[in-house]
Amino acid sequence: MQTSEKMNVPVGTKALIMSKRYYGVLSKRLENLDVERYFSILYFLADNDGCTQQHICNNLAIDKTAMVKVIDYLIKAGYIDRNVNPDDRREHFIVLTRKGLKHTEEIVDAFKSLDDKIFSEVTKTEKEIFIKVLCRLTSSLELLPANDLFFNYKKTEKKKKKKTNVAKL
Amino acid sequence: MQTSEKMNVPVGTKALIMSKRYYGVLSKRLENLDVERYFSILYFLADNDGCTQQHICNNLAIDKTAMVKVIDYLIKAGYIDRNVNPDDRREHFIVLTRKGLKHTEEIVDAFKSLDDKIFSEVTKTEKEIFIKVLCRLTSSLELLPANDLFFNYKKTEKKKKKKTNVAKL
DNA sequence: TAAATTAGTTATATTTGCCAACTATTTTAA
DNA sequence: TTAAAATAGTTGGCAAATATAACTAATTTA
Repeated sequence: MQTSEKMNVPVGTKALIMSKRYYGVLSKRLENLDVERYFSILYFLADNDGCTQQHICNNLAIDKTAMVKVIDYLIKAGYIDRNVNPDDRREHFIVLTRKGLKHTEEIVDAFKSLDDKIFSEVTKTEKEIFIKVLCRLTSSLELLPANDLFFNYKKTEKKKKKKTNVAKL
Repeated sequence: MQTSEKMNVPVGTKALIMSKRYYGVLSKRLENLDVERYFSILYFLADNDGCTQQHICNNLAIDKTAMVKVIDYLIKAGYIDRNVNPDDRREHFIVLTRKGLKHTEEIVDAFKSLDDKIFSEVTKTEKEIFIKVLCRLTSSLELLPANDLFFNYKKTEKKKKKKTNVAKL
């Protein structure tokens, strides 16, 4: 098996390949948990406990209709609760349960230790540049027209159906 | 919508988010084509015309059973052919057709111009470091135990079914 | 206060991802 | 030199992910 080391591959493709392998390793390390998916959402909740579903969608680039099932799954697993915001009853706050808090800690550790591991051969400066550039690429991309996924397609008017192509590898 | 700029997010997650947006933008730019998927495979073929299916799988981290359908799709679209290697009849060479060559050129240009665009605010040195680190992270990950996807699970012996968890976000 | 917007849900269809089991072929090791 | 193992690719099936339209309910706006 060759690493894509030397290969001429676009940066988005390279990033996708890296993230696939990353989640492959991570899920191996978290095999003992009774959830086997959505680790990144639990990681996010560790920092954003009590945020809304939409907030998770915005930050992790996940479609809101998919998010409903994610939340259902994590509720069934007993990791989170979904509470209506009394001040804006459209919004649902997602909060970690006692069980969720406990396991989320392990998940956060697994992510952090994996990051440490793979960055261990990289200098501190290079790591900082890497992260900075990764963030900058992401924000540049957000300014460009895209086949959107995840943002509030709304109808109301009949717009010509134009068969939107959607992002695929 | 917030960019994940300042956010505490693991590097694999950041990379995944970036690549999602990247493909969203790319597919918008290639809407005019009569294929609406698998641009990265065609990009890869531009450099590796005549390689085997397995070679694509190895380099783009795609499962070989999924690859079968990808190849079928691209054959039906008239972009590629699948030819048995006479020297090792297990292998199938994937070659671009005349039509495939023509459109692949446009696809390669779209990838390259997108890369140029998003790197335009980044110095040459930073870009080089970014690419280098991205490759290094990927190879580090390849050394770690993973829930593998894409590599030749073979049976032959009855191994305990152990319900493998597989990489998910 | 009517219209528009927002958060979230439901339903449905398509596509993808993963795996077991399979064929055909080639490599290896006894 | 041949039986066993490995490799490349295929098939079928199921679970999960993705896409999109249409919906409710609540809130904001004009």
